[in-house]
Amino acid sequence: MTGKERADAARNRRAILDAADRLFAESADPHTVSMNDIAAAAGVGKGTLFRRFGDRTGLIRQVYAARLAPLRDRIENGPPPLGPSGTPRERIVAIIDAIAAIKLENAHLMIALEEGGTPAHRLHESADYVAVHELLTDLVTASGGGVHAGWVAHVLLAAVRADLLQHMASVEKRSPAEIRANLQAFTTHTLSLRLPDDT
Amino acid sequence: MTGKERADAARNRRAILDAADRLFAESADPHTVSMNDIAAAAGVGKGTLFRRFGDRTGLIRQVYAARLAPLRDRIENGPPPLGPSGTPRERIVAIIDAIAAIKLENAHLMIALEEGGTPAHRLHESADYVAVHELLTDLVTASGGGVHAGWVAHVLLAAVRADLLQHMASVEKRSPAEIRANLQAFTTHTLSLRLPDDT
DNA sequence: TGGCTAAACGGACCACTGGTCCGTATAGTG
DNA sequence: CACTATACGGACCAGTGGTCCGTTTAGCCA
Repeated sequence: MTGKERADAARNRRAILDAADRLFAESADPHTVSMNDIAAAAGVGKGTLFRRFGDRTGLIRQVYAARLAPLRDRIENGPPPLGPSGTPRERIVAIIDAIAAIKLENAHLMIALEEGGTPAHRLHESADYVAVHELLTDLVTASGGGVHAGWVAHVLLAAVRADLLQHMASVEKRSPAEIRANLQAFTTHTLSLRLPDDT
Repeated sequence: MTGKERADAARNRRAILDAADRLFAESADPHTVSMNDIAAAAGVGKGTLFRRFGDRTGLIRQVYAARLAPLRDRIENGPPPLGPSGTPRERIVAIIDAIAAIKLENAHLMIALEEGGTPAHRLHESADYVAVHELLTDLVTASGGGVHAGWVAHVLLAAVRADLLQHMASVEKRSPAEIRANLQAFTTHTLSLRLPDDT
């Protein structure tokens, strides 16, 4: 992807990504983290930051991708139940659980990433959402879901939205264990849902 | 609530509310509607707008409340299945369906309202969300839900988030009828969910 | 009807934001 | 070592949410 990248450019890119990750994780409200702040924390000029990532949304997407890369790898190449050799049903449950786990661990950051940049950053059209939604749709179909597999996948993902999980954990003081246990039961249960017009 | 309000003040309040409602409904991305725009469209000065509503979030909340008032009234005083004389189960289904219907009809506006103002406008802590969540929690409990009724209520509401519904309708071209039918089946099905540690 | 005052008005103003631009510096190559 | 493509950084810009205060006016009382 980056056949040639000057050494200083590479160094700065990592510095910016690290700084952004840290600042978003520290602040409760993503909107209070400005591009200036990130540039300053990374020790680079603002121009550098924008040249590298285009705009705020671009930066956020990259941070997001970096954070989610390990999970994605475990899903695509890892061992069961997450990896491809598991049964569809157990993979679905494991994936939802893993998403919940990662979001509970990085609540602030994940909220920043879901809310995205200022512009029309439609969550449901972001590459990450689309990718996981497609995978889940396939798995739901494979596990015997009907023609509405895509709909079911949306609902499963709606239950693990970062702000909802954060609210359950921080405001309602539910333990991550409880949340994830409920989620598992919910996921399993929802897989037995039969929607209208299913053949 | 407004024991005394000067006539001009009342007139301006309505003008602002109407203008904001219209502008949010017209624009796809709520962030493109500025407070200046609203003030100009309402024919008032910006100072008036801020004095009346405090800040952007305050204005948005009021628009939201105005839009949802009829639904709230039907839930609190209307006939079954929405009203209080229905059974808990049928009320839950009817409420989720009514929320979906209203959000599908006013997609842009509802997204603006859920996303809220620039600051930390936590959806799950807004008065409107809390109110409907509490009501649903009570109904789930009354319908035989276990100790996790509040959790179930969250999940039901997650399935009717405005941006998700809008995505299903506009991007995936699902008809409102299909979405609502799926939602009804999902709601009914989820009410039979049994979570861990339920007595 | 004509004051009089508290309430409301409106737009200039402020700090700050995301984003652009271009003169300057430097990494890497032959 | 020189030369050039690449990258740097911060001054700069338009526009934002929000504040402030001098001016206007609604509503009351005589």
